[in-house]
Amino acid sequence: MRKPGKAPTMSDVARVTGVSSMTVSRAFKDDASVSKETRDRIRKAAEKLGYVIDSTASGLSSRRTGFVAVVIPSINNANFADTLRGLTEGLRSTNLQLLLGYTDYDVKEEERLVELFLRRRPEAVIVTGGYHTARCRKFLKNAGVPVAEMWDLPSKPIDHVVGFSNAAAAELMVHHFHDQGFRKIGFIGGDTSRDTRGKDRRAGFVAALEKLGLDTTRIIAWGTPPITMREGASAMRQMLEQWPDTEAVMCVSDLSAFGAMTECQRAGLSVPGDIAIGGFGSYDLSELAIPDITTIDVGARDIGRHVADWLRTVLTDSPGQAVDSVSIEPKLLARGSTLRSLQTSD
Amino acid sequence: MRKPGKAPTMSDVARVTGVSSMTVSRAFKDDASVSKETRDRIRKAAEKLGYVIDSTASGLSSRRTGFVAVVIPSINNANFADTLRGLTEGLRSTNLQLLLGYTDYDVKEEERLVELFLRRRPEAVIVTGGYHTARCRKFLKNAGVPVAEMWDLPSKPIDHVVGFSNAAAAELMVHHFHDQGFRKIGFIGGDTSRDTRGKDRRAGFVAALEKLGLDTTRIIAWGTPPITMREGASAMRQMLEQWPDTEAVMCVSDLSAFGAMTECQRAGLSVPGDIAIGGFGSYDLSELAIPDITTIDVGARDIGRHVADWLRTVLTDSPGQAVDSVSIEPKLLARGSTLRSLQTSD
DNA sequence: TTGAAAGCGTTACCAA
DNA sequence: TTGGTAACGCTTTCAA
Repeated sequence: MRKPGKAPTMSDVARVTGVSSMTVSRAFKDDASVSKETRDRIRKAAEKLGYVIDSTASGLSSRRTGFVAVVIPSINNANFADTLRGLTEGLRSTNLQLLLGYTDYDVKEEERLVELFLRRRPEAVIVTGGYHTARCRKFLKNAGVPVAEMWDLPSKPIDHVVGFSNAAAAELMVHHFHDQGFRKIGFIGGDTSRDTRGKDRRAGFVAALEKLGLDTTRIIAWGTPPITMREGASAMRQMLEQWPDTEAVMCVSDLSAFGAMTECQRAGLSVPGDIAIGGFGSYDLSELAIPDITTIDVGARDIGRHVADWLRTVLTDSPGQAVDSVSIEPKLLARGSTLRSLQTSD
Repeated sequence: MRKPGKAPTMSDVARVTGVSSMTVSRAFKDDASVSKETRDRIRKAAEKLGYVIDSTASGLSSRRTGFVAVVIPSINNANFADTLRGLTEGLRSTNLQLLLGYTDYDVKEEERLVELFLRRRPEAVIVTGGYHTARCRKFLKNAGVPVAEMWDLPSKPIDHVVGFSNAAAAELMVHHFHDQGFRKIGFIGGDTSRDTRGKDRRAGFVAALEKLGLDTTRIIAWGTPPITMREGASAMRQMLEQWPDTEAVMCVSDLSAFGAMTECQRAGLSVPGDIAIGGFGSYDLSELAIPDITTIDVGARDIGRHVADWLRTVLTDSPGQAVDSVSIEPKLLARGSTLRSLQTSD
């Protein structure tokens, strides 16, 4: 059923309709001046021919591709999915289309993707985090288009920023643990050489413990980010072996927290009776788990919305107008996995 | 830091290097005949100028955009993520780039995306499932490029297919329930008007029950797909209210199964002692949950790999060569949530 | 409201 | 191995 011939072009539609190809071009631009009658006639003929406008050509000619390049670490992550949702919704009214890529938490892969995407001449580039290879940084700075870094507060931003402090977010959890009376506090995360946001969380965790004068050695950092539930479970096994008297554990994400918690339960420990567990990211899972897991909500969707707002301003509404970077305030959601007061006797 | 001037072009690089732009073009094609020396010189000059090739222009000229359009229902789904991973890996050796979009399980949105993507002149289109709007079907048939439908076995395929029978997969679970001695079996899923694969699973569920001569009325179908853990939980609440004697429940996904299971546990029911629960999709969650959840593995990653194999054949290796469609065999993973024999006395 | 001509930045094709 | 020329399919610009 595949058509052997080439795809129809504007000239084909023009010939069939008896107008110039310029008029056909106008018929496909909503704000162009064409008589309603001709426009309808052209559109109808196009639909019949199976004609679809070629953005490759129109992009070349108009120098507006309609692409916004977006690079995220993972496509299998409820948090980034929420950010994308916020972005998509915020851009629905525009003609911008996301050119989406994921890096698997690898800055080298980010560099590759950014270079690849730049060839498509996007009108803006959105990357996750503030850590990039030197070459990638150079690409972004020389891109000649607006650049946003999200999910972080880089010390040397390239251009626009919508993010939060991962370190400060981790401190929230430490203080919560402290308030609940926990003193022997551990951390479970992945290999920090890749997941830079995880690294920041761990740094914030350590800094907070130090300020409180507590032991900062109970850290299990292992596994390729994003660490899975399974890796969270095995990390907890190590934690319990190495420091059996640990009272509370902060995990780099809700997924690893769930794995860690179930590992405790399999080992016969009660959560939070014997050990408290905190996660990160406010996944559905943390709300449904038994007990429900204390976590940190970073407003993932808001990040996407803010980025979209900025994009609309710099790209369509009032080009060149400056927009302030946005700092999001993470929120701690205290739940059963850390609240000893709520503990049931079992 | 944003450069005000226009991005450099091949002519710019050519002028600086003292060659024609044609030679510059060749210097960026790996298999073109340019002396190693000139190539190095050109590449170096380009890097210094911050020149990045413009695929918009090269695509127009060569009629090869390097895009493969991929439309999936959701970007926050471990199964589709696995399929994408298989695809990405299988295409790594090529110059093909994924143009990725998600529909939120809405065929109307699929139609919109397909039209949008077709404007980019992709070299192939990959869609999820075999149900499309009539207009979308027409687009795909007239696209003039290879089309693959995945995650389903459509009765009237458009072109290539890599999928499995969702109905047959559901039957696996019913037979497993039956083998375990369960007779009063229910189903929890989402609003079937959107999630056509969920619909097929439910149809397979009903058909299998009928063949066994069992009651087919215990169905809770509610919520916008993909139904969440929370919706799975509330569906289970309804199920228990309406049919308190239900012995086993199949859920449309592992996520809803987890929600349903925790709801039972919150209600004081033991799983599988009082009620058995089965999921779908072989998520990590089903393995880590307590008890672990019986599920169905559909080989999501293999689907992506097979699609990539097909793409490489039709697009690069030997264009025009026919490749047979692939039917994947789902596998049931029997686990604690349905195995009464393994049940611990508590 | 419509049309003609001149690009947009690249590659195919042919020639040297 | 290199270069010149003519597209690729559209939009910008100017003119009618």
